Amino acid sequence: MTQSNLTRKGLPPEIADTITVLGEHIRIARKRRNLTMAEMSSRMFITRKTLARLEKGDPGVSLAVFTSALWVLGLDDNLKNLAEPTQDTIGIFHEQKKLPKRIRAVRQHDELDF
Amino acid sequence: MTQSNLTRKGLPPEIADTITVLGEHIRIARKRRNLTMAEMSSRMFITRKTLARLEKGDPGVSLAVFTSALWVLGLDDNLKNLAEPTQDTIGIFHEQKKLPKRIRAVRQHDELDF
DNA sequence: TTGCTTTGTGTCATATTTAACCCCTTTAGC
DNA sequence: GCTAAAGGGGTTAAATATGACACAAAGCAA
Repeated sequence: MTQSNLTRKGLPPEIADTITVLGEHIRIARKRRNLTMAEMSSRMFITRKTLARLEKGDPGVSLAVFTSALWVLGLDDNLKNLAEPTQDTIGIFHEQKKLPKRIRAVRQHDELDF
Repeated sequence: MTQSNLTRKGLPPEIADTITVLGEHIRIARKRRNLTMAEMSSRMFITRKTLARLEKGDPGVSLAVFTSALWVLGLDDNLKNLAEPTQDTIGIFHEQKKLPKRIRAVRQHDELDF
């Protein structure tokens, strides 16, 4: 970080939990691939310690580190799909609310301007 | 960040791209929900500028900020599923490689210890 | 047990994120 | 055209992430 108010004032528990779970999943994925922390962190061009912070759920770890981990694990496509607009059901719902209730025909003008 | 070597030495293009795409998706999701940057950033307890960096694809933004954004958008469950061990097909594949080729029956001991 | 590898921590120095201001340009709506 | 809002950019000060190095603890295998 340099987590300003977000982290400093105390992260909402839901957010902290999500990051913790994420770290655990990354650790499991690494072990499944038979990678030591030393091996994986060197592929990510970071130190072993930073990887440890990521797996431990440290909220201050950068997106670069996180994305790099997924990339090394071959899971980065999932990240791209995370907020895929076409799959954002909540967003689509909101968009539909903005649609007019009825379609109003365009009022014809007096001039024939075609 | 405080992006040490990863960001400083030049992020691999794939990773930079992934983060950029992610930022764009977040921006689209925000607009769909009729949220201004000011409104959304205040809900996230961060400044408008930090949100701008996130949407612009800055690799140095922290996981806390990123996760908070998804949380405000209602997309944080997707993040938890990102590296779900049960859906990690690559990991499952690696695990299966570790299985022994043949199952060897346990050698019976001389003592009858049951 | 013994030895080797992996992982967990601690400190320090440095680079950089972040907030809090500022102003500016563009866009949207009236 | 006019006005307000949105988004973009810069600066400064403070907090902190990261790397580098070292050492301890914990697994794991022989």
